[in-house]
Amino acid sequence: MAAASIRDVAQHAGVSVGTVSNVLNRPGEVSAESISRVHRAIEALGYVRNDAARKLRAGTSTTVGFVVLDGQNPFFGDVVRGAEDEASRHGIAVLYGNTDEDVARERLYLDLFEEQQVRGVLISPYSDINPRLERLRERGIPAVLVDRFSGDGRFSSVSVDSVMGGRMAVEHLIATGRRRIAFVGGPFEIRQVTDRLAGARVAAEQSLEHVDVEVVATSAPTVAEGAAAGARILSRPRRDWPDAVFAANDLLALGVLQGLIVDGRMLVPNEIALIGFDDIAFAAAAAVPLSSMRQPSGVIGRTALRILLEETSDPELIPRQTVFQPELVVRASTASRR
Amino acid sequence: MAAASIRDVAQHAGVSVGTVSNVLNRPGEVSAESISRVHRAIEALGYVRNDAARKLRAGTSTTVGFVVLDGQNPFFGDVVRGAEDEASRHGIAVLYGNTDEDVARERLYLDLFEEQQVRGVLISPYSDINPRLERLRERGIPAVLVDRFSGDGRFSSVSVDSVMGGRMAVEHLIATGRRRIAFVGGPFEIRQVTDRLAGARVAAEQSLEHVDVEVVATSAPTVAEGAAAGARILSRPRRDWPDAVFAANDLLALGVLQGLIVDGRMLVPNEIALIGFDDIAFAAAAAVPLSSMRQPSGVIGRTALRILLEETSDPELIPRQTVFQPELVVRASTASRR
DNA sequence: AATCGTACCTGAATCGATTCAGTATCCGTC
DNA sequence: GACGGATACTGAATCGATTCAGGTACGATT
Repeated sequence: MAAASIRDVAQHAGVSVGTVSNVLNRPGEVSAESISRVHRAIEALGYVRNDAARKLRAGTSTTVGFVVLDGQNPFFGDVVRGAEDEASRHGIAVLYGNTDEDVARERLYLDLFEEQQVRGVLISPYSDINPRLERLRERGIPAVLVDRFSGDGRFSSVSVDSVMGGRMAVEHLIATGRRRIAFVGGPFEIRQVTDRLAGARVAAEQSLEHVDVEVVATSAPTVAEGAAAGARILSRPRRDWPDAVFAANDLLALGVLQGLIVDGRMLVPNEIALIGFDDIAFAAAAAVPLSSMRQPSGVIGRTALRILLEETSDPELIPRQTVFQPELVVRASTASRR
Repeated sequence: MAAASIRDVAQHAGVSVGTVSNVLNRPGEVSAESISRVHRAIEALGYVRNDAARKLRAGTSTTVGFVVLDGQNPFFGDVVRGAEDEASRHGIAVLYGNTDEDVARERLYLDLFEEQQVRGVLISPYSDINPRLERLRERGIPAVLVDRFSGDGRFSSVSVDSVMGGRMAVEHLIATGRRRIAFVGGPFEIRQVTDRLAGARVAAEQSLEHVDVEVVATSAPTVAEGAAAGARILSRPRRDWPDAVFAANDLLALGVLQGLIVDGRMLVPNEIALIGFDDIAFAAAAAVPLSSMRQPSGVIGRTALRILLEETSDPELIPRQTVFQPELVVRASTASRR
């Protein structure tokens, strides 16, 4: 009934607890005879190591925490999956926390993870939590920022160049003949949103043509908010319509797509071109297949986890910023006007 | 540098460690004076409870494990989110593991969770792991099956009536005039797949009309496999086409939708009706908005977690099966023929 | 004044794995 | 045959929070 402890195993195998521990942790220092006796005892008793005791004494743990900004978004799903994949390869489990862009929940999860003494934390930050992360680091828990560049270089980060992505997206819109561009995105507390907008503005300014960029703000990066934004655009007099929409992510873009239907007629791409960001799996499956800026989501997760593990084994490592370039994926939603 | 322990807090507050522990766990038995002194000390030292030590002594933990069948599928994302939401309300974190329909990974995660001494396990099982779960229960770790009915009643479960769902889907297809129905789904190791097919067959047999149900097997419930299945159907002589497709889930259905385009002409719904299962967020946003059997995914997760917590506080509780009914959501993809 | 009850507090024992100083054994060397 | 060194093993101390038997102080009761 009660779970077997290392003492039971030692007794059953006729060795000391120290030897059992050595079999488990440094088999090189134990005779083959002892190893097999211990293994047989473990098998017989169904012994499973108590991680709490191990953690308490040794200080190391076999979990990492991942604080995710927006669990609704398949993009983060893919990132988590990449991280989790790499983690399972090292026998490590992922503690998962979804903040839903809520400062209180963000703090809650970091507290929880600190209590758990996770090996490290992956986080796509919402608020400015560097001080909190500094404290974690002091306690031996490193953090890697995901999908967010660490401006001050205090932490390692794995991200995609959002400014460049915004720029590439809008340059593509300009190249296909669009001049009045609406940026649909928000809230602006999210760094990626402002970065993508900044990139969009750079593209507009550097263009030889005169290009307008207006902002249609949303309160959340969701399909519903995107649809509302689309409807808001359509409610204006026709001559005030933009001829292209750049949505801060694909969820918004999918929403916009639903919103840009008038009298059963789809305005995309003929009247209004549409491009999103992330290239989630469903972008290609949309009513009008969506052009998007692809992020290598799985690779981001894997890479972040790998860097985190390196930092746990060598805390003196200098933080490094890994930046992937987004890739323009052109589909029907930004086809040229007929 | 080194994290403060309960001893440091006790010293700083001028009380014993026992009192500090009582402040944290049974504030009712401590004077207001001591409570505030201890809280001030905690604040001053930035003390965070060491969960490993607490777990070791008290045996209770503040994590639950969730083993998910298919992390790619937004349906599970929604379920996890519901569970995680409920968990955070109780100050509990969710250990997340994705099996990708891999027996080895399933076992890996259960081992990991046992080492962690999680409070309980939510699992959408792939293989038959009742014996493994029995052992966990013996060690005081209850399990709740998610999205899978516990046939023998050994464990609590929260699921949706897949047989009924399959039946309702096909009854709907029959009601809209379809007679030759292709079931796209697989692998058949997944219980939900066989259940939904069984339901489809019941509907066909109980119909007054003569209705055919054929099976188009896929090797995974993914968009790509769905598209391949769609293409396979189209490669047959026209007279052998079905007039409706029931896909085992929405990912497959979205794939089928992409596959059912010939010469740029969309066959859905005119030549072939299409219905999926789950009603994921993207079903409504598809090229042809997808009819689907809606599962209350968030509620499933919440409910499962709540039951799990009840069972941890009272291990003698009799397992109970919670079955939600799916709901038919009709959209354009099953519109009647023009 | 003695007794009892209540409220509050103390501090040592405890959980189970790891670690490390110390012991035992054996082999080779001079 | 004494010594050095390598190898394998032992068992007590340790990590930090919890728990609980026992102690103190003080007011109420008889």
